[in-house]
Amino acid sequence: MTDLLKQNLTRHAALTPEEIEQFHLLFEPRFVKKKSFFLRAGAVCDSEAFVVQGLFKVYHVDAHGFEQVLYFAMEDWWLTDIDSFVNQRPSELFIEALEDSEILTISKPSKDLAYQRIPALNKLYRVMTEKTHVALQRRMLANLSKTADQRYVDFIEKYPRLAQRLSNVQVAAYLGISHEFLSKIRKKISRH
Amino acid sequence: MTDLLKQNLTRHAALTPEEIEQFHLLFEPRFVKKKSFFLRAGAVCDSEAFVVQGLFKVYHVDAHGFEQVLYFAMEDWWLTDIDSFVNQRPSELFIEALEDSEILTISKPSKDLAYQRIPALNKLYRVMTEKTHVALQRRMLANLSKTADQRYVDFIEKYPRLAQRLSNVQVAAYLGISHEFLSKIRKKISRH
DNA sequence: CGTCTATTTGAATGTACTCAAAAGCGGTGG
DNA sequence: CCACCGCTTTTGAGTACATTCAAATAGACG
Repeated sequence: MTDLLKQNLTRHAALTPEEIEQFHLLFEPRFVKKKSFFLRAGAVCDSEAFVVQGLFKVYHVDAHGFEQVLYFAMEDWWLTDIDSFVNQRPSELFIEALEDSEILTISKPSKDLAYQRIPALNKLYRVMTEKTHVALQRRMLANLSKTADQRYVDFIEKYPRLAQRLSNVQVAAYLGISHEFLSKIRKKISRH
Repeated sequence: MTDLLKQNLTRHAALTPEEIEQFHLLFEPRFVKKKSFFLRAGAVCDSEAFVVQGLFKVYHVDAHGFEQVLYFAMEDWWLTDIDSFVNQRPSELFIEALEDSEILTISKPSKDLAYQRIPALNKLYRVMTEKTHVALQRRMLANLSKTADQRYVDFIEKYPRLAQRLSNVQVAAYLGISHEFLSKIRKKISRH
């Protein structure tokens, strides 16, 4: 299912069919079982990945052992710790499969090579990074201004299909609240 | 003082001296008085700017009239609403000078032209966007896990020179807390 | 010196957390 | 078919964190 990858690449910037073909050949398929990891804190993120099938959680574990979820990645999303991948330094993030998953990976050397051979990739990843940055800015502002109730409602409205596949513990770690409190929010909302 | 701009450009990616010269000629100096705006919500962000001298606040105003600060920009930082500038759609942000300031602006048409003529700019802005994205990810995780006390201490340790130039109201709007509560935090911390 | 703004303080309230326990809900094996 | 296990979700009581509103203080500046 490399078609999904090609579609994804096409969406962000104009690459020629040849460029897309050349680039996508650098990806290798890989299967990741539920509860196993694409990346662990302490390791260097030596490859990026595109999710063909399945679901991942990208998260940090703080000094008290609590998890904070940076984002979830399901089909058609990308997996990477930008800082660790770009600068080849130890990661502070975990990327864990929440379902049996299939991904397409590209190694750091392959991507560096691709940047040299296909300059248009710089524009592609510039545009992709801009989009994810805008999304994160919106989330940041929402977290600064909104109450947990509102953030939960926003989340299930914005990502209904994703929310169905997540446990409340996962959602709570994304919203930055305890799962007990999320349970109370759900109860309050359900009796409309 | 376009030297500061040239230094900034050089820091992120390798451009030739000619490319830097060519690019920086597209910038025009502009002075913005304290309390006046580089951008207002509702308007389209038709130019980006580099801060040569002064200080700006980039913020959102929510439905209740409260401000949330996305970031502050002093000398050597950039001013833009990426979403509005890239997609030329109405902004939801305000960018206001907190001091009398001097900036270098580049219009949307000029930047588009520059991308065409100087392909290496795609890499430059890819790298710059990656860096600001990583910084925002860290802030997001910190906000999800840390208490206001800790976030305040982190802020003044990370940006000591910036913090000196900001009122507590501004800092509170960045941390996502009321200024009264920030005052109580400061009191608690001061009696070591 | 007076005025304007920023900061501090206090009391009451709301939001969210912690800890402990109970209830629900698939599977799996007997 | 049901009894049990492990996991998720719910519930409740007590506590901590943060807000609101109102008023008092403190600074800055013409």
